[in-house]
Amino acid sequence: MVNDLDQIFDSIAKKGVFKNKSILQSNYNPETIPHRSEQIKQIASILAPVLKGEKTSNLFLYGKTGTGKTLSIQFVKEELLRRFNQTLDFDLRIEYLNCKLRKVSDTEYRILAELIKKVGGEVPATGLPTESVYAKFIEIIDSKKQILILILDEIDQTVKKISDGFLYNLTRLNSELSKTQICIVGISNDLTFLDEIDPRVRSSLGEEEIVFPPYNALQLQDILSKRSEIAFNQGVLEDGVIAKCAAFAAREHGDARRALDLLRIAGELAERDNSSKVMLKHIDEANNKIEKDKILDVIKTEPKQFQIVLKSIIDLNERKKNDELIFTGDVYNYYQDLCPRYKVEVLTQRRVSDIIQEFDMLGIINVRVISKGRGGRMREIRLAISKNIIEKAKHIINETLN
DNA sequence: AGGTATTCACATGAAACTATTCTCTGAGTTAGG
DNA sequence: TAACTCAGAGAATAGTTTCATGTGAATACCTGT
Repeated sequence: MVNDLDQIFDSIAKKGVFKNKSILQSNYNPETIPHRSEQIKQIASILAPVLKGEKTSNLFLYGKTGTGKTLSIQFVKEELLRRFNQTLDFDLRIEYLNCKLRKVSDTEYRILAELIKKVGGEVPATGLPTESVYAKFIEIIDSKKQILILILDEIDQTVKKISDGFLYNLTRLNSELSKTQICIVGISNDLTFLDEIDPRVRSSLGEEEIVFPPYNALQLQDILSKRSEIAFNQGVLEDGVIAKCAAFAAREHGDARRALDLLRIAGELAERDNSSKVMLKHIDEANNKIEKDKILDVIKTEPKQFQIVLKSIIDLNERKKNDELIFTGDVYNYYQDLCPRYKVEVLTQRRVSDIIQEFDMLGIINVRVISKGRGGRMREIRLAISKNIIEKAKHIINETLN
């Protein structure tokens, strides 16, 4: 009896192509990080003095998405904590904060609130002056002797929204602390980030900089094959699958995360096909699916006004004859007619202009500012998504607008 | 013909406004001693 | 008198609106040849 069950379970387990899918998920932390030993060594040597209770230089990590920045710093963090000697007369704290998370992003206040939460305090979501939140942060941190390393991931996003005064405040925090010392580790996707901020901040924040270059196709292949060995059952990958994944991702500035996503989704698609192998065509399908899901998800979460503007663009796009382009004015006029139909307030042209620009940033449309001489100056708009995605998008929009 | 000046239809920026959420404070109210 | 309630003052944020200024090039207008 037990054997029978075993057989059933085994056959289920064997049926899929995955041995352990979580290996390919982005939150998985591998125990080794290939092709990043150089950077890890650098980080470690810069941060090492904290083990003796000395303040280290502030550190700044650059690199595009999926180049292993977060992974590397997390790795060093764990190692430092492991090696830290508890018997010393000070404490070591390393806090990691991703500034881009929805609940955190956007404001100085929220980042501080989140930091306070991490170090064991509590702060209301709103209603307090920012000053007092700072005071509280200092109070908590300075309650005992310790060294605090703050890892701020993707700060470029935040600083772009708020001013760089926030960073300035942070770097100056040390002078208000008596027992505790703070080291800041900034992580940025934008390589030009430090150039755009206040020189005072730059000099104190960028004392040490480490650049993470993109992975090339060979390195990606290496990473992928290492992970796929434990993630997939043996022999389910068709020849060249890994190479193709790597090539796709290498084209997108060497994003390892994307490569892994691609591989995982290709595997899922293969399972759905009841295919016993992951084939090359699954990679292509996965690539399309990722793109599509991303865009549709963005559209779905966009507020009503945005959707109406997008609907205007889509409708106008269908209506036009080939090679006719859409301009801001057209969209706004059409949008104005559309609003009453859905019982929505008409926004100003100024605002719609911004909305159009935001769609451009999201990659849903392509936009170019052109001047038609006496005919004025406006944006030339074209949809950047394929026909079948447009159909789905229309469906989604109709649903939310009812 | 060649050079300025205008002009269109927006783009782009900054500031101000609005609604909403949440805290904090202190006056007024209540209930128990 | 201590505990409780509740309105009003402030803070912060998101999403706009208002006001002001900027822009590229087709077109209108000169100018001297």
